[in-house]
Amino acid sequence: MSEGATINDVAAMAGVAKSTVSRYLNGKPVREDSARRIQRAIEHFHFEANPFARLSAKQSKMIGVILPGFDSTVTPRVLTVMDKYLRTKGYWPLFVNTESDIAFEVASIGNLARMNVDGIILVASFITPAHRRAVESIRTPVVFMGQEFDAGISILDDNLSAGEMLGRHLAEQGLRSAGLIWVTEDDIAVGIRRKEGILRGLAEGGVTDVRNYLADFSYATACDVARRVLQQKDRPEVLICATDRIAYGVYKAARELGLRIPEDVSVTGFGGYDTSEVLTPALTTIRFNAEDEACICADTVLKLIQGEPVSKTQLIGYRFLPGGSVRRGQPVFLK
Amino acid sequence: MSEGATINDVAAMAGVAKSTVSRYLNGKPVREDSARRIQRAIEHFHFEANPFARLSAKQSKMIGVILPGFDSTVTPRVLTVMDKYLRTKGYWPLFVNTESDIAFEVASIGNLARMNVDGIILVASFITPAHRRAVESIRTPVVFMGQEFDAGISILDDNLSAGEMLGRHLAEQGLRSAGLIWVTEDDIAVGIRRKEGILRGLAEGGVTDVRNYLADFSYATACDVARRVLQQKDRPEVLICATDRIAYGVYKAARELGLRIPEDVSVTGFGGYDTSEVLTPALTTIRFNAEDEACICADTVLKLIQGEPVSKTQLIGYRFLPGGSVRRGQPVFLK
DNA sequence: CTGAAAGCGCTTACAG
DNA sequence: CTGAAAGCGCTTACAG
Repeated sequence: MSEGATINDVAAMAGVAKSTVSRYLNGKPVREDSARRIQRAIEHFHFEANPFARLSAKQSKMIGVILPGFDSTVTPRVLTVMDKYLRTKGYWPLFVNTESDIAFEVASIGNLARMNVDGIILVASFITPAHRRAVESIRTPVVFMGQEFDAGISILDDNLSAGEMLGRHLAEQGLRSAGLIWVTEDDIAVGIRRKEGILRGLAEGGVTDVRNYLADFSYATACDVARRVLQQKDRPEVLICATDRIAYGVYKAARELGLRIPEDVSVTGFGGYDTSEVLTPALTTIRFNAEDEACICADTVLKLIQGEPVSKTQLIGYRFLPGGSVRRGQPVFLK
Repeated sequence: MSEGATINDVAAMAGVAKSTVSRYLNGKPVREDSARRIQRAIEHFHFEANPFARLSAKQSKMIGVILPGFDSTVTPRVLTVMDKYLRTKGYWPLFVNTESDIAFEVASIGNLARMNVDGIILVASFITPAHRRAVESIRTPVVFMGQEFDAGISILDDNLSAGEMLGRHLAEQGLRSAGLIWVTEDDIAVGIRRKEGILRGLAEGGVTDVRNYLADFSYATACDVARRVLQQKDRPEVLICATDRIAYGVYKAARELGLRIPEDVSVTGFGGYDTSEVLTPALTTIRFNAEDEACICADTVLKLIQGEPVSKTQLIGYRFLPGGSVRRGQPVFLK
């Protein structure tokens, strides 16, 4: 109602000291009739405490969430879940978007700590020594999501297993040559682990003709690379893409060049975006449960705040989503 | 470095009062050698002011951004632009996700005002009398994005013109019957204005056989509705969808039923999502410039804060993206 | 269980 | 231009 109802107004109306109101708000013991009067005053004013005024509180009830961008396919789902989980538990999420500016990302760790957040979740693309220093210079607990952090807590996709599973599957389909359209190794989780899994799975199936092509996370680059690869005279039988988005680039290029999927070339992605199912043919891909991951991150940071024990590294499971983008060759039975 | 460098540490090291440091930080006149010493101390401590401690400041340098969800196709782009624009201007964006909980959305207006934000941007799905009351009860300026707000400032897509343009185009292609797969009229911008435009455009082209089908913004519902519509014996020649996502449902259903696009049925969307171009055939659609819109919102709220004049309603332009999902019939020349 | 006082890290008149 | 003091809206020991 009135813009400025404060704890003082509530205290005055309830006839108690503001410290008593504060105690009531924080669930500490208050005599029953005081509580009743305070509650009435709160309702009268539609009062809600200003979370930013808790300057000297032990707990600010705010959690900083540092992310490299809003605009990735999984980020919105991740944010939705984190936000909901944290609010449900009475915390205020504070989102800091770095647009992949690493210096700003590192600085944000310190900034948020100084703003007195109770914990920090950092959605990481890669982790540098500066990250480690920043984390070590503060007492605020930090959870890394998406990349492994050897000096602290992290939660990430089980890229190794997932890659291996996909690699084996492709080998079992009878495919004999593969091209990996991948991202740089700066990204340990995707650039290294995920690829490592794929190679392992392919090798188990006896596929050794593997070529590497470098792209990045963008659709535009993927189109360029795919165009080049598909025009090779002896192009690989299957193009294994580091992400679904890269696979979209292959679809685009294949259509431009009049190549059919999967008759002329097989394609796989990684991500399992909703849209991948709408493509013709539907994209064969792997989906990680981003919602679970986000939830575990939020849960883990709250556990750290409470001083409860948590695992140093938690891996997220995956699901294989068979589409129609892989040619069924002679089945090959392994082992 | 040390977690807790405050304005006091800086003041002590620089040998001035903390009020002088504060003035320096806020760009007010300070003697040159004081400034130098303060600057050195700031650098020494890697000091950065805690934005939440400005409890008694006239300007908090924070802007509240209320949104109905992170998980829509345009939201990430919108957030990216707003975030960048506001930070560049020295403001801290504070995102509040309501997950379309209208009561919470309305409450957030008051909450943010009480938290002392300098301005509020509300990404609206629809505007109720409660919104109006909330806005009128505070002095903080509020900008509505996406829906027209008769009692205040709003920035939204020019749905009427865009719809009309698309409707005319379809009529000019020689299509004679149309089905609109639409959302409810609760959403004035999309549910009413956008459809109004389409109908007007179709009418100008002499298309009067128009049928309405109700869906919602979800892919799942779109699939269901599309399945039903496509199985009708005399299905419309073109299905005009309220959003690209709904059009994806039509693609899915058409493939299931063995119908070809555009030979058996034409389809159009609205949104111009990146993915729409990857479909086979590419989706014919309309794109609004969400980035421009976000930028104008941020700029407008800052103007309001400065007391500068702004237009009550600002409309965002669009671009027609012809794909291959509309059958080219006998061209019809209008007028 | 409760109130008065001090404090959180800033900003803001107000003298000088 | 600058410092001492008061204040923003909360929380937190500390007596009682």
